[in-house]
Amino acid sequence: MAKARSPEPTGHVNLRILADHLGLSQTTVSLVLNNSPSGKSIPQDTRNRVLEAATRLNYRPNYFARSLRQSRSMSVGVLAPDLSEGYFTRVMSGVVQELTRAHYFYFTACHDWNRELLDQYPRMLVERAVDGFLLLNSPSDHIAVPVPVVAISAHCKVAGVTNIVLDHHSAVEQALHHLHQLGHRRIAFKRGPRAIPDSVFRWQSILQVAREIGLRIDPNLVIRIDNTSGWSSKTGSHPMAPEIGYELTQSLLAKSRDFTALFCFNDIAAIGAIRALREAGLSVPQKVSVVGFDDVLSAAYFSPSLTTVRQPLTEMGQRGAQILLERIANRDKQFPTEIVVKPDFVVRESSGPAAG
Amino acid sequence: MAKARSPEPTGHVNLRILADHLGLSQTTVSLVLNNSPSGKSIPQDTRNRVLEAATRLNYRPNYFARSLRQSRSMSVGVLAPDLSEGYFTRVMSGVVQELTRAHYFYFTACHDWNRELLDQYPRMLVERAVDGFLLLNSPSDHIAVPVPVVAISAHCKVAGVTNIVLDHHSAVEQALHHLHQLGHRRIAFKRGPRAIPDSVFRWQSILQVAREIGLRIDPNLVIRIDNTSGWSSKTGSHPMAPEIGYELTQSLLAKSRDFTALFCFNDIAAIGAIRALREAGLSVPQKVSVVGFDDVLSAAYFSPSLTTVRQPLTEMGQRGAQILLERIANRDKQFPTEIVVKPDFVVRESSGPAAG
DNA sequence: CTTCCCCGGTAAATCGGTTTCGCGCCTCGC
DNA sequence: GCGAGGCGCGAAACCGATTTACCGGGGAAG
Repeated sequence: MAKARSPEPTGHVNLRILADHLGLSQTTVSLVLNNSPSGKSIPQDTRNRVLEAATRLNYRPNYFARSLRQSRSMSVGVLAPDLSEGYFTRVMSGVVQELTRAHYFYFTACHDWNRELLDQYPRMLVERAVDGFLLLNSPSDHIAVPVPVVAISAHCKVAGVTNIVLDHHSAVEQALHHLHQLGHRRIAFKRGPRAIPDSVFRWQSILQVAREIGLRIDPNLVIRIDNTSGWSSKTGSHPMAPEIGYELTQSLLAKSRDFTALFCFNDIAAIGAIRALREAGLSVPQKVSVVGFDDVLSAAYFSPSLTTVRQPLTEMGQRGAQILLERIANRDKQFPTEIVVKPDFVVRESSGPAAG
Repeated sequence: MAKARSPEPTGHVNLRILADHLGLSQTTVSLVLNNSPSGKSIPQDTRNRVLEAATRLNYRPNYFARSLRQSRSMSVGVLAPDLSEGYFTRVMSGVVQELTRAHYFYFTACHDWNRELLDQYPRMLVERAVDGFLLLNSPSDHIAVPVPVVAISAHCKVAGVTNIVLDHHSAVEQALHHLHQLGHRRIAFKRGPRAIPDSVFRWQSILQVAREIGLRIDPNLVIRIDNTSGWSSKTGSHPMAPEIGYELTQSLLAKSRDFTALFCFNDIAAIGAIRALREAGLSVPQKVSVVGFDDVLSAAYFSPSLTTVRQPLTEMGQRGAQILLERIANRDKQFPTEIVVKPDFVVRESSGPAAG
């Protein structure tokens, strides 16, 4: 028989209140509520009583107390450069799917390419006991944390970090083949910022594919997106704003107009570039073809709509989160160091036959 | 004299280890490290010993233990519809500034206009003991949480919620004056989704300003952004993608082409609209002027560049976070119900004189 | 002469859960 | 008849911090 003590669930109910009210011990109540294997001998009758009371009194276990004991927070830290639409949004939509499914939440920390923050945030999040880290598009070579790490779009050879990377060779191959078949031979390149891990790998793929298809790369037609030192510290100015692509293209045009195509590091830069080209009297795609990278939401609606490489960013986020969760649940098992995903190539209006 | 016990700080150090090692009690160490007023009688000598040992042994207080005791988490919940560039990014850049300054972190939860999630997320975050909520552009009328709430771009008359809102009358006044002065009399309107709180207030301002300047609004030229029922549930399709503006403008054009200007609920919709207009042979701004709202990053680089209302979103985020933090620190004090901020108006290429 | 506070700290309670250990009773197998 | 083991549950340890109550002597205030 139940020997209900406190008839009144007056204020906030915790485990003790609930147990008292049921005339049971905290142990029993806890075992039932967590469906713990240690308490499998508890009869269905008692279970029902407990569950009923818990829902009726709206019992919510205290997150801190539970986490303190189990030493896990059910949350991960996400480290990203910024909250840009082009990249962050699409990756996170995949990440959130998986995290939500596992009842995980996440802290976002944007380092803005600031070295101090890149050091501090991992530490601060470790103090908040995140169960793991997800690195987005961030330099990750010196990260040293006592929890699993998955790096998306980084190429981090640190032991214990799982990398989710794009097949840049395939991406570049599709883009350059496309341009090459359209007759383009003098192609300008806008490289990504030094700070972004993808930049260097993308560039190496470009060099390799160019060699494969016999395309000469003129150093005069190569320009690099780099906000002064490569590490922006200007406040207010968005590091990936179109204006950077705009100004850079102007300076490229000042050096040379002898190219029929421009391959940009990303769509945002391409959008800036197109404006600069037009203002210089070079229509796109009639005079110059422009190819972007990422396929941001508005790429299809820009005019001209952008020919671009589409990264499966959502899928990358999803895979990354899956693996992170698995690694958290299974701290000792072995996991792959690198997972490679394939890009698509989307042909739109911004590319066309090379100008005679 | 120190009576150091454990000479070895072998594994992870907690308060007990640290205290033992110093030959002091946990109390003393805690009081020193927290610079607590209760321990002001502790001499500088001891303080130094404690501080030195803490840094040397790299002592990090356990976040859960501390939060359990103090019942505050130093984190807030941010509720937003999605992670869109147009809105979320700019607001959050202001929010993060303030939160970081106060050593706060935040959980992001995107409800995607899903009613269930709108109910669940606040509950889940309350269980995680967030110290407060920041609502971005989200319906907030039924939110019932035991912590302070600040709603940005909502107009929530619930007691205890502080609203940060735009002066829509001023925004609309500037936009319509601009078009009116350019000779536009037949203006089409693309209203925002029912679900977005701003939509209805913006529309009321439009009606009022139209009356003030003697502008007739033809119901045939009014169209509403609404993904079917107003609450999207399609997965994958971004609720604020340009394609919605695109398709909607096509359906508007099917009804009537008798307008010389189009005022869109936001820039993303405007971008979609411009493509639809062009495909229909209506050049922008020669045949139709288009005015957007928000001033997203690429608005200036789109072609034509967008004439648009710029919300001081970063400032709104900043003010919102400030007030939230103040309210958290000062639970009983009275705070304003509403804070109104002023928009700017940015004239660019997408608007021009009304077509004869 | 009393009362109060200050010194430099400590012991112990507290926050609210989870988890180990083990109790008494009953049944089953041998 | 007796040990093994399952049943149903509770006492208590534990996670790691913060915080209250208090120590006994001495000096200042009233």
